[in-house]
Amino acid sequence: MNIGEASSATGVSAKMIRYYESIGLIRAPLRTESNYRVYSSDEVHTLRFVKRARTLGFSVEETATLLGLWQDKERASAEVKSIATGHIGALETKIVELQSMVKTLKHLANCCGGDERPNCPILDDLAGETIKTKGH
Amino acid sequence: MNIGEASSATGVSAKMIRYYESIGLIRAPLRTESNYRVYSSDEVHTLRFVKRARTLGFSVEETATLLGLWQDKERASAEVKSIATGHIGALETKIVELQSMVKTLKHLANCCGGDERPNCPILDDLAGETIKTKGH
DNA sequence: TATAGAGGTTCCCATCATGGGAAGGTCAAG
DNA sequence: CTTGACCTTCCCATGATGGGAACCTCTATA
Repeated sequence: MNIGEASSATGVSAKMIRYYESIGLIRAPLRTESNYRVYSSDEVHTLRFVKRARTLGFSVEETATLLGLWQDKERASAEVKSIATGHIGALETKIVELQSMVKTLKHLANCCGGDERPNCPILDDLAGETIKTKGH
Repeated sequence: MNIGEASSATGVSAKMIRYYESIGLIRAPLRTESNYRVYSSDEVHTLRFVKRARTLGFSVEETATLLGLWQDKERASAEVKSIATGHIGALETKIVELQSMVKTLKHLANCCGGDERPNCPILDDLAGETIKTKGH
């Protein structure tokens, strides 16, 4: 299986496969006589593992750790679980931040006429002027 | 007001103030004879505008547009509102994605013993094996 | 069999927003 | 006058990805 086939089999672009190899996330595969990379089904499996971890939002570094644990038959599942829960915490923090941004923006957009007149509470807020909330 | 004072007055690092100037987001301020940047209160106000927009998750490019609209007394608030609502949409999409990641991870972490034994559903899932959900 | 085009290889550059740090100039307090 | 804090410019790094050039290789078809 050459790099193009491995790419479509895993959803990881050829560019990224080479990149992952260059940073040592995955091992360098064998080559044909004409220097083409050849991927075994094991290596494709590894690529799928990487793809899934990245999709779940793990950084490449975290992915490398998980990959190491995956390949270590003696590892304790506690270690994996702690990486996962740490990651859940980071994601949840991010979600809260985004939600707070959305909340503020919705409030502003709500107060903004969105018409032809120049008066605009959104810009006023960005400029630091306190917004007059209409009594609820 | 020199760059350090402008920085602590706005929460934008001196590094970033220079960067914003270099990419044309803000105008180059006057200089002292000894080549120090000097910021007027107007310029500090602009920096605060930028800071607030960035905090709300607008990209530098979007911020530039908003800044232009802010300085254009003739603009229609509709234009600003459309940028804001577009941005809200993007943030909400991101939130949904993150929530879906969290949901999956929580499910996995929940099924993972987190003990000394090597059996680990999180790694199994990453490796592409279907997880056996305990009947509820 | 010659050729076209699809796909491989390496290498360099760009992105986005930010920080680090070097080398050197300036200012204020002791 | 020295010290230390601050300013200046310039270059480099980050993380994950894509773009593209220059060149090589394979395969199908005219």
